[in-house]
Amino acid sequence: MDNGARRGRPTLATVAASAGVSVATVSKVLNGRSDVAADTRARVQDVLQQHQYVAPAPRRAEGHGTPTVELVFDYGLHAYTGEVVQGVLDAAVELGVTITVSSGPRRDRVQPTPESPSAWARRIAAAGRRAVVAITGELTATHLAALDRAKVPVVVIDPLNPQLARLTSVGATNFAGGMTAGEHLLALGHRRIGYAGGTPTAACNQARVGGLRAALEAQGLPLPPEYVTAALFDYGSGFEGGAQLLDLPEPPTAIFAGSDEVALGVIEAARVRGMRVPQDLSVMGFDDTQLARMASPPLTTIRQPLSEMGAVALRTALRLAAGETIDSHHVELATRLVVRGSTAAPAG
Amino acid sequence: MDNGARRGRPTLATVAASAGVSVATVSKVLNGRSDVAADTRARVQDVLQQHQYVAPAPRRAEGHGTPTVELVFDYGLHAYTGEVVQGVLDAAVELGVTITVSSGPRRDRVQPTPESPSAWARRIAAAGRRAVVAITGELTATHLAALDRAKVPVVVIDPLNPQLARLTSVGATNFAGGMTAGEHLLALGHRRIGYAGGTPTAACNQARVGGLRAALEAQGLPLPPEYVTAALFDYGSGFEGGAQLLDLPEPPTAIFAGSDEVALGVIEAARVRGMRVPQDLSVMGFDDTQLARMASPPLTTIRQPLSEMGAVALRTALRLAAGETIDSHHVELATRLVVRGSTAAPAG
DNA sequence: TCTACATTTCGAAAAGTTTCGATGTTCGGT
DNA sequence: ACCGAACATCGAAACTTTTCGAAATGTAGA
Repeated sequence: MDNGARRGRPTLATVAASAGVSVATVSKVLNGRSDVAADTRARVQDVLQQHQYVAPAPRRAEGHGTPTVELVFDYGLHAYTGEVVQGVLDAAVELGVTITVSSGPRRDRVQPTPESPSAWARRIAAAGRRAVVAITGELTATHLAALDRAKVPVVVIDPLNPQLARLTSVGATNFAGGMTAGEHLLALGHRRIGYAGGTPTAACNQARVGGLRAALEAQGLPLPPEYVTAALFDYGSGFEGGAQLLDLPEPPTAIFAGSDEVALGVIEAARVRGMRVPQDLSVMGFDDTQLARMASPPLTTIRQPLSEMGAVALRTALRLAAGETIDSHHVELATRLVVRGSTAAPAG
Repeated sequence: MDNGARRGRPTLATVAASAGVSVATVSKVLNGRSDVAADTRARVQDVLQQHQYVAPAPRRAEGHGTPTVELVFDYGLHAYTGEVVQGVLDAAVELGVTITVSSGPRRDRVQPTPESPSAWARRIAAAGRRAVVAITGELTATHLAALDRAKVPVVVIDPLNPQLARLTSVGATNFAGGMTAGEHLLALGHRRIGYAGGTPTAACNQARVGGLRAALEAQGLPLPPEYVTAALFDYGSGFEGGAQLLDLPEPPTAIFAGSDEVALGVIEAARVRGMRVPQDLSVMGFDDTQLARMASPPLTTIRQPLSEMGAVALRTALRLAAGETIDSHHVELATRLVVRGSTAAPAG
């Protein structure tokens, strides 16, 4: 019980004795509690300084809790996004990290001025996020650069924008998937095959059309420009693109859509024209989201391993955050054909 | 120095005595230190659970960062869940809180033993979460009690389990919605109307059937038991329930489904029987998720304001966290009819 | 002035965490 | 068989934080 500094670090007890207060009071001063009188607080702080008291353990070590990764999706929570998020969450449980979600840089009606890319990046870094995983993000190069400056690694899933240099990303074998789709439809006997596309500037869309074209050309068949529509990856685009294709003087007998959601739009365009799927028109999707199972008829589609992509993205992001170097800045997971009820041999 | 549990909260000392180890060891188990043997750890964790130990104070307290709310969904990320999440996120931006997501108490393949409710609650509290928002949760009463002990307020969206006492929740006017659906179908001229249901024990499902029945009985029409099926709120249940109803000797001319996803299953069941919707069968959904727009034909459905429900839940949770008292422990937002293409007058 | 009640300040005791040494245990090497 | 280094396990004691009640102080009304 010698209150004197024995050896080594000063403790609360030595400070308390020196200041003439109890250990509890010193503790309270250290932790900024309110129930200490101003002069007492000042005196204790003086003594703390004299004794050069330092906190013992890595107490208030920042980044204390479990590591946290920010998950960003700009385009709302569609079926596609949902499956990726699920994969990220599953992987997060395994890896013991927590996931916070946000809809990208703030630009809501409430804020008068949209948040600047650098402010956004600073906010993420200040919150102690280890990394960012972005889904099909339209994060601009500015956003990515700002995160880079803030030393927060990013992994983008299936980037819409063409491959930026030094961007880490996870995708699927879109070209091979497009080819598989083409081959499936060709094998059924189709010769006039159209493509109802998504965003034409998106790398994944270009690869999917490219795959389809390659499959057709391998059979000596063309993919005429009027057989390819382009808009967005959503239902409305499918409806309009499908209408455009079906109203052609010589319409295709099969339509490969850029996504499941687009495919549903195509099916509806066919239905309002009194055409039955698959008897009068074969339709294929891409993604194999839950929509594909639940469509009427259920969709034949190209499966992307969306939840695995999410998991891979998270693992990659954490490896980047740990300072490890990545072998490849872009990995592609394999796609595969899933045959359901929306494709059949052409009529007649 | 009676180590026995005097009264009030159990302490480390009581747990230690009960487990036959020192206080220090119990502390180490709680903090996940490595220098505890596996069997000792298991034994201590057992006793912790028995005594329902909870951490005393918000140790690794928040204070600095932005407040954080944990969003829990057990049933995977469906269309329904997705829309609610979107609403929560939008509100979160406005309120300046961050949202972390998880799939409820851990019970993955990796962990040998599923996480106990109290351990889960402790983890949430220790992470400094201000509140929990649970979606259609199958959080048991045990989970809720554990959160309560840990002083973390919870708001449940559309609880499946019947109203537990003192549970704060947000829902929709399911009974009125069911009635509106019935009235819509009656107005079209339908007399034989079936219900393809979701989880029969769920309060919302019961209210929806009840509303339909009320509408029918107001016209002096019955809702015979064989016209009501029940299973889950998913596609498969809709397919099977639809099949069951359509294979009846005198099948209904219209089917009201417990959710949009169920409705899609019903539509598929009709399609494989060569029936067209809405010419041969009218189908209604419930929820008005994105599925409804994208179905073929687009679904007539009862709209639940899902994203508003998410927003309300978050605001309520934060108010509880701030210690304010809530006027009502259960609020219901209004539903409304959305007419699309899946309903029409009965044939003949 | 005195009483009743609220507020502030403080510390003893209780509760929880970490350090560090005591006590095995395992596994080569001799 | 014996030694010893390396490791694993555990608890006593040291240290810090929090709770709760006591004491001091203030405040208003009788």
